[in-house]
Amino acid sequence: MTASTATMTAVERDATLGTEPAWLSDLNPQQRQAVDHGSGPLLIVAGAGTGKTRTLAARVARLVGDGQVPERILLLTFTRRAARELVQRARTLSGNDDARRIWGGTFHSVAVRILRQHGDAVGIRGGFTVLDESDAADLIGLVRDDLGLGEKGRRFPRKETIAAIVSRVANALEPLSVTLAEQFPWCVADADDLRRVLKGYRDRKRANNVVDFDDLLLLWRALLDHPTVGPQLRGQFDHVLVDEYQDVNTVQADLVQRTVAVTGSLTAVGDDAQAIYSFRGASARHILDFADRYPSATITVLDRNYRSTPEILHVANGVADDLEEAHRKTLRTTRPSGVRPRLVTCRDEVAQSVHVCEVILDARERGIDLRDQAVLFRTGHHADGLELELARRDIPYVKYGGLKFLDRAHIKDVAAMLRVLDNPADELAWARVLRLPEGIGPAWSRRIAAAIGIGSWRAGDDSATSPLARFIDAPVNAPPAAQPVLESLARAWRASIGEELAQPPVAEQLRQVGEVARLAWPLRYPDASARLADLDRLSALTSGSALRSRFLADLTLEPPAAIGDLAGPPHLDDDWLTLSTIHSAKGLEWRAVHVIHAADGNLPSDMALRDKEGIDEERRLAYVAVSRAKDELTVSVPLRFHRRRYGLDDDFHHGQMSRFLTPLRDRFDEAAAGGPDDEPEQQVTAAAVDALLDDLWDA
DNA sequence: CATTTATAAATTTTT
DNA sequence: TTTATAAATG
Repeated sequence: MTASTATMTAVERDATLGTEPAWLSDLNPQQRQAVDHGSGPLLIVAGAGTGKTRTLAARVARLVGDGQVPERILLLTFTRRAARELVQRARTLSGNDDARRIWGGTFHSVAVRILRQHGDAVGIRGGFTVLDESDAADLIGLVRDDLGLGEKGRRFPRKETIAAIVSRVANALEPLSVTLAEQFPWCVADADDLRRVLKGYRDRKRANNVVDFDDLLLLWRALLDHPTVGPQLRGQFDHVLVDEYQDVNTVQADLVQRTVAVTGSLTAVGDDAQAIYSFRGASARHILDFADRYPSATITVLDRNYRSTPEILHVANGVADDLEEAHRKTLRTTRPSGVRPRLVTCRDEVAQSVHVCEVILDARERGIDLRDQAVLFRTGHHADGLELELARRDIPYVKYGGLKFLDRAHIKDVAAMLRVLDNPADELAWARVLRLPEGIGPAWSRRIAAAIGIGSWRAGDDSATSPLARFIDAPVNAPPAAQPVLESLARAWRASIGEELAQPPVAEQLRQVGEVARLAWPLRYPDASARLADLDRLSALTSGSALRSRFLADLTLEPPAAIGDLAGPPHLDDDWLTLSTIHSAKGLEWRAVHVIHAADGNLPSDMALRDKEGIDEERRLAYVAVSRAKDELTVSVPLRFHRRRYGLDDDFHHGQMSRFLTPLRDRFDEAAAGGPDDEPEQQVTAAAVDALLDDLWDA
């Protein structure tokens, strides 16, 4: 393949001079081809551990080194951490700081940036608030209650379920009827009422000047089609690079296509064997149909694995063998032989936890730091038992995925106080703030809201005083018990208000609203002091956000990935273990990986067994899990486990080994943990209890 | 009207 | 675990 550029690229120049730029060193021929590719559409199909990140970073460095304008390069990644890492590596490779100026981030964060600039064109005002998943569910809950649905005696879907339906429709761009029939069959009977809720929710969002995650994508797409803003946006970037392309949904694929419409320079990187986000509308179809959408596309396959030992790769390939990949690739490793993966059958969850801890400590003894090890699982609560055992043994860890720091009520309280400042039309934030003082319940809250015009005032309406101004200017009518907190709130808001750059630093605003919390929380929460300590952690996150709106958007779009991001490593230890859902482990690697709960029903999850597509996705998850390991892989299967999340019942499930692993048993060393003789059952009889009480009575 | 207490129910993955 | 409702209490 030749780059059909008229001028010499930096690569060619350096080649003539006999020197090689840094970004080309250590690349294999396929990787070089991808880095050196000219400006047409390029799809890099990169198997697990094939140097995808290195290749992408090198390509960015090459573009910048060739003199492309960094501000006109857009790099879309799955997480912002991935964007940061890529940009950092590109900077190192290119040897100058220009790469820092490229546009990098997730689809959602880039959408916020564009919407802050051009939102007016589609009727979204600059101070808009981004709702996270639980905010969206709460607003839906308000709408549902206003419509009188979910009243007693009726079984109406939970607000979280409705939120999931809304999101699915928006992301997959498929009709509600189809979504309900295929994804939420138990809600089909409520279709008509759901439709009313959905429309009410949409109107409420617009009235409050708030957008949810899905709006961000749809509004960005609408802007690209806008008569005046559209052409501007479509010509804004000379090069667009998209990572994890197998996990884009229809809207995102459209966005990309429209954005590169003028220049045609698109680089997409992905692996259809690792598509694991179909639940949110993503489809590997987009990577498979790449050449249809971009007929002039070049496709490069990276199948040389630099990550795993042959033994681990043998397992990974075995899991992937049954997948119907269009881009079939059997990974070949460059690494020498290592230890065989272990497959451990455990009597129950406790035995599994104990065993995994022992394996982890043993690996550490052999020189694999905790930071080089990870425990992976299908769902957040699969780690519960292990977390107990880790705590008992004082093994420090951080857990990724399933974390709900931002969902904690008190963090939401703080965010709500700041949100009202940004967007006084934000009903949801008001509702939360007004719930803060003692003595105010639903009735008073409604009364106050009506008095200062919450819900009726629209953002940008200068003919009426905003609820915020009214709240600050004059005391509101409320029970005496609530007054101190309300006054403190008005004080904090007065001190924090300000236009754009004139506003006090975010840390200072946080301190101000923290004073309100100091007053209100002790009456609200039994563990107020622990929650107040979180204020400092939140404050530590403000660095870098000059503006409140930026801070709030960052908080919702990129919540701290792990507890450790906020609290620092437990016990001030340097070394800690990673626990992660398989989803959150995408793109990462560790020397030793321990996959737990690899039982049928957990992996694959029994909720995904409805159709072949569901099972295939679970298989890809299993593939992602085992292919994270570089040197050592342990897979454990508890034979007895809780089926439900809230382990109050005795509903045990007797499991079998995952169907993905059973055919691969000969690729593992097998062992058992917690056999029947391990802990002899103690015989406890009623007579013994009676005797015990007898003793107490007679003493 | 707000709060406390009791009771029942809930389907996983995330920007 | 949280979330929603009902009934009792303040």
